[in-house]
Amino acid sequence: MSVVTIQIGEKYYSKDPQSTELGRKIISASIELLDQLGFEEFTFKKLAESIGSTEASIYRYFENKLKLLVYLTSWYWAWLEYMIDYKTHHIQDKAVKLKEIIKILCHADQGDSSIDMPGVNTVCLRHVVVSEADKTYLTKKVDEINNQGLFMGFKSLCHKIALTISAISPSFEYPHAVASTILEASHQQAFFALHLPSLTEIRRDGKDSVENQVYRFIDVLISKLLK
Amino acid sequence: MSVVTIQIGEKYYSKDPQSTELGRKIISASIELLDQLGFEEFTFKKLAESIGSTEASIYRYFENKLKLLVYLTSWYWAWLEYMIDYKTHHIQDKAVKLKEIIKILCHADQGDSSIDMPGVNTVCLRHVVVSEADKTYLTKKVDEINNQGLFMGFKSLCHKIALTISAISPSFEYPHAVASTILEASHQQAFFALHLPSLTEIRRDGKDSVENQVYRFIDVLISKLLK
DNA sequence: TTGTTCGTAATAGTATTACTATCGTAATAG
DNA sequence: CTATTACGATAGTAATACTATTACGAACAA
Repeated sequence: MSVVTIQIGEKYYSKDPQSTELGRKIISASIELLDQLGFEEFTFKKLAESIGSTEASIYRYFENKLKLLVYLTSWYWAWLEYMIDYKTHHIQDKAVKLKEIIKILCHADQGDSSIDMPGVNTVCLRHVVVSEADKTYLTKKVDEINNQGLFMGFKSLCHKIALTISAISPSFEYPHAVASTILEASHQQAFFALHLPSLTEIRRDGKDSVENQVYRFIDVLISKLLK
Repeated sequence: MSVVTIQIGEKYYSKDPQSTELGRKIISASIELLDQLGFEEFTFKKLAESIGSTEASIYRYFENKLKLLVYLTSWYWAWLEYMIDYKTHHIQDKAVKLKEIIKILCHADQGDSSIDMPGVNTVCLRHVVVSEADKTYLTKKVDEINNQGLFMGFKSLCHKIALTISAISPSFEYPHAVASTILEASHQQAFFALHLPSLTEIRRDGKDSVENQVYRFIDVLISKLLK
């Protein structure tokens, strides 16, 4: 088991939360609180109370709660990309590599927690990302956030997947579109299984975990697509 | 050109907005305002001002702005389903029918506005749905809203698509998952083309419209999948 | 030792949001 | 003629999303 620190560029925050004790508390507590309350009910005041600090102190680290969410999701994408590199760099067969990538995307490798992060509850964070990540761009502030380069983590991950798709099927004309589609689908299908089960065949009560079922679904999709 | 009224069940509102002049003004103005401001910046106060009424009067029709959004999106799903029935009921070949359905989903049949709705700017509404619809379920209130049966429109549309998929490929094990995936993807890819173009091959500046390109992408996806 | 500077945190404040509640009055229905 | 509805007007509340100011403590210099 290895310990890794994932660094996030300074454009994401007003003050680096990794640099102080309070900052690290903000990160770990915000993940738990976002998971509990959801983005709408989540406030800096509640977060401050949960760590025995004040609203104003948290504003010193993050401009607002959207920026905090962007920070957390970017961290998650960076973490996923690190995991992909770590677990697939040795794989020669591109089709096998893509399967492994999909497994990681779907969090279907949960048991294998070979990479652990201090102060970050990754299971909790995954849950937050599934429910809230889309809100980072489904806002009138998309272009502003994008111009600041804050979606780079997501783009980079998407591009990595797209490259693998192209390596398998060089003539396929939609590698990026498929990459972003399966990234989103891996979240949506997991969410639907829990809350709107009639929208998917994935079942929470099956003998197999939701994550594994989502993995198999995406795998079928990709396999047929690139054949 | 025909005029159709799409009825939405009474569980969606406190008072039927179709039943009064003010109610209809609320609907048409809220579509425009949601498009302009986005869901976060949109308030009942601003809506009231834009139609020369008061906040309290709008609360007589809708409990809150989320319920209003749920109403509008449900209306949109019902409209899409009506269009699908209207335009595909005569098609025997299921593969052709699915292509036509996808065309409608992607709004790739814009020019053909054979069905027009009084008081509803469908182009504007489509835009709102693309940017905001996911917020109807990406909230801690999902289960509550779902228990009230307010996602029926979406489920019904999804099921209709799934049935056609099953008719083409009876052994395919994920008809609903694919249906919900392409429904979401048809919005996401259009959104990405406008705001995060590196996530997709669909281009806004091509000679072809974004809608047509999204249609072709989904069509390729589905064709290869069900072959 | 005293004084100054600096970063940080707590206090307090504001404008806006998301409602709720009450009242008056015009139109409309029975 | 009365009862209901429809709606506007006014007011009020608790919470949210911030911001501005002040207070405090450590570090360093004179």
